[in-house]
Amino acid sequence: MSKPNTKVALIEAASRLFRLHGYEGISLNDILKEINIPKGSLYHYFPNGKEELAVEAIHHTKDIVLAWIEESFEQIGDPVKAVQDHIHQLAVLLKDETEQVGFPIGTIAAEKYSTNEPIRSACQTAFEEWSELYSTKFFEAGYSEKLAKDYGVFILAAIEGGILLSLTTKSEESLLIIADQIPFILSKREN
Amino acid sequence: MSKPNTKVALIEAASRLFRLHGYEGISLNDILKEINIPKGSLYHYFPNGKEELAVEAIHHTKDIVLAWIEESFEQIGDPVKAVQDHIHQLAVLLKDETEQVGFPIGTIAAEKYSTNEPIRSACQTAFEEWSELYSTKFFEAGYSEKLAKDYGVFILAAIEGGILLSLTTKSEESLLIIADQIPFILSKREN
DNA sequence: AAATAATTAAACCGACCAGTCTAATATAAT
DNA sequence: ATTATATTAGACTGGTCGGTTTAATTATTT
Repeated sequence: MSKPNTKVALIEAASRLFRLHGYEGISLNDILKEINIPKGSLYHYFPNGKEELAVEAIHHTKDIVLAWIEESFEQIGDPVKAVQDHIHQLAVLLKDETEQVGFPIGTIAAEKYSTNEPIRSACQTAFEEWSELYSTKFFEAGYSEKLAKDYGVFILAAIEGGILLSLTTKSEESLLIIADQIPFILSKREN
Repeated sequence: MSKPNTKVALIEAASRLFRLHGYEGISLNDILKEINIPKGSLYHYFPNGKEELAVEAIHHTKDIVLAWIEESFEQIGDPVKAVQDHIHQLAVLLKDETEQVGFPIGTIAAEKYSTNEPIRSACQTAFEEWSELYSTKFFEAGYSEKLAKDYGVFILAAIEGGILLSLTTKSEESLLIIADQIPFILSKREN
């Protein structure tokens, strides 16, 4: 039986709760209560408190999503169909409330982009790495460097917006419409 | 000299501050201090407090954006170019910090979609009316009903995501890439 | 001018916030 | 076994939160 890793438990709980309710919507006490850890432990592992925990939680969320995107591309060779498939998956995940996907990075980015530089920077890194992963896959599939880059940004924006619309309307419809449009949009043209 | 309209001043200030910092990021005292209005007045006009003020602020933000979208379509006949142009305008507005555009509706929707039904519902209405306005314009320009509807959702999602990316990265690049892609994406096909 | 209603004013409340502090306890190193 | 270090424990602090209350003032009506 391995020793319980308090620090990891804190990051995972913070990642999940910040995704669901944002930075200002969750208190340190909320996080601690959920996993039954005293406040002393939190400030032992994260001397800079809530901000430091949030930055690590953002990195953790980023890594989860990166692995999940990578998985879609590995299972499906055609990058267009891979993107379409994982937007589909996302629509299903969001509907299943036990998944507690929330709005990964989006809520905390929207809240703090103008008032907390370490958090903004962590969110920027997440968005950039996600976008670059899409771009890399399209470049590897023979799309031009410029087009691959632009598609990476465009796909990410459409997904982020689609998540926001689907969460707000409590319906997967928006994401499904976006998934349907994907094959018409991501053509291998040269401009 | 008309009497100062305290209620309108409150809604306008709340609209601006919620756009910039979200629901949890702005206190009632912040709003009141900015326009020098005592708390008693706020609870006179909004007996249900912060939530009621937020719902009216969301409706106000929705109307501002509706008028702004309408303006783009009136000035530019071609709906594709109108969309492209107003994403361009948005990129410029976001860069100009005096404009205080923030993330209209997005932040507050992301924060409260799961915990405050009146606010979620107000945000849903805003998204639906924006999306329907786009759809109407495309339908009027001869696009099929289905395609016009899907494009309305898709455009809104791409714009919302694009705003989030541009704010987070402190760069208009994301929105400009999206604007560039628009004419290739919004073709008048039949599916 | 008197009476009534609308609005302003700010002190005040309990709850909760992030963060601090000191001590107790468990674990590892010698 | 003893020392040193890492970790847990939670009471406590000053400040801010949304919201309440009561009184004073202003505007409207008669």
